[in-house]
Amino acid sequence: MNELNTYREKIVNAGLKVTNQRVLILSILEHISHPSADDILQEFRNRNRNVSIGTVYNTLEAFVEKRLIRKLETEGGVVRYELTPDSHFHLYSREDERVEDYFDDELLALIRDHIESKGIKDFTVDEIRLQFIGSFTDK
Amino acid sequence: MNELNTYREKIVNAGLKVTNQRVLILSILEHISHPSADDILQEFRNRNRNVSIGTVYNTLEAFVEKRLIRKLETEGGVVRYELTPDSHFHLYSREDERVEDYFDDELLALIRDHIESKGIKDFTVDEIRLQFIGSFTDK
DNA sequence: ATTGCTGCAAACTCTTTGCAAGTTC
DNA sequence: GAACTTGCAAAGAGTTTGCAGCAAT
Repeated sequence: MNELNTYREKIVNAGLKVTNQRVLILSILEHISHPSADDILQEFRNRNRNVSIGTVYNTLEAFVEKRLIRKLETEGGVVRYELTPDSHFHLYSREDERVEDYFDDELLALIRDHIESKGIKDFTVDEIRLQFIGSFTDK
Repeated sequence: MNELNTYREKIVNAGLKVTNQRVLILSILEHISHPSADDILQEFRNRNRNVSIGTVYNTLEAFVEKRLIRKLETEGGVVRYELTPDSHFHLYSREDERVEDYFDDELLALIRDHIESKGIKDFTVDEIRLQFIGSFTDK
């Protein structure tokens, strides 16, 4: 229950009205990794809860605007979402749709320092995104 | 004319048949920055040359498979393409659809070295992609 | 001659939008 | 009760596919 209140808080703090759909969408974003809008719709069905696909998109878009979550663009052309992360990067498989998080604060600091000391002409950096494309060697 | 022959060569070397459409598409990729499929179609029209949108997509997909070009996923959901680059990064505007190249070999080396020395568990890196999201301060 | 490519149109997928009814604050 | 949100359905944008005819090797 405590968890649910955290979601409500986040939504209130973002200046949005709290609805069941929004709380559940936030919750799903916490429990499924990088879901697409359709993944979220399916998860509502799995839990016997109702939502329309339009609402899912509307809500996700509202969350993105409020910076509660962010979009990931993928090779497959489907947009995926994730809770706004403590900085991390992404590993993309060349072979399939797999996406994994990769945490490396050291690397992030390295890039940040480099950019800060050097600067980019005519550009102010707001966010750093880094992806590694390659092959997963586990399983 | 020499330029055109270079395009033909690239296509032959990729094991694809040389057609006027393909040569022109390669040429457009060289002269327009990060075009979408539709940008390419428009450019054919500008030059009074004919192509169908299906062919544009087929060709781009063939080129991507042969690694002649690569896809860029953008916030807007439209896929853009570019000639397979000497490594560089991308600057994305938070406000509009603008995308610029950013060259920084030093930074690339930094990231590469870091990854090589440290390694990523269960993952082999094939390609590094880095984007900076922020604001253009020129103009 | 064989294989691959083009053009066209139809189909598909993902996402957005308009609006009436319902909810939240 | 004012403002916002939902659900639904329809529309829109971008991309993919099937196939007959044509072109490249």
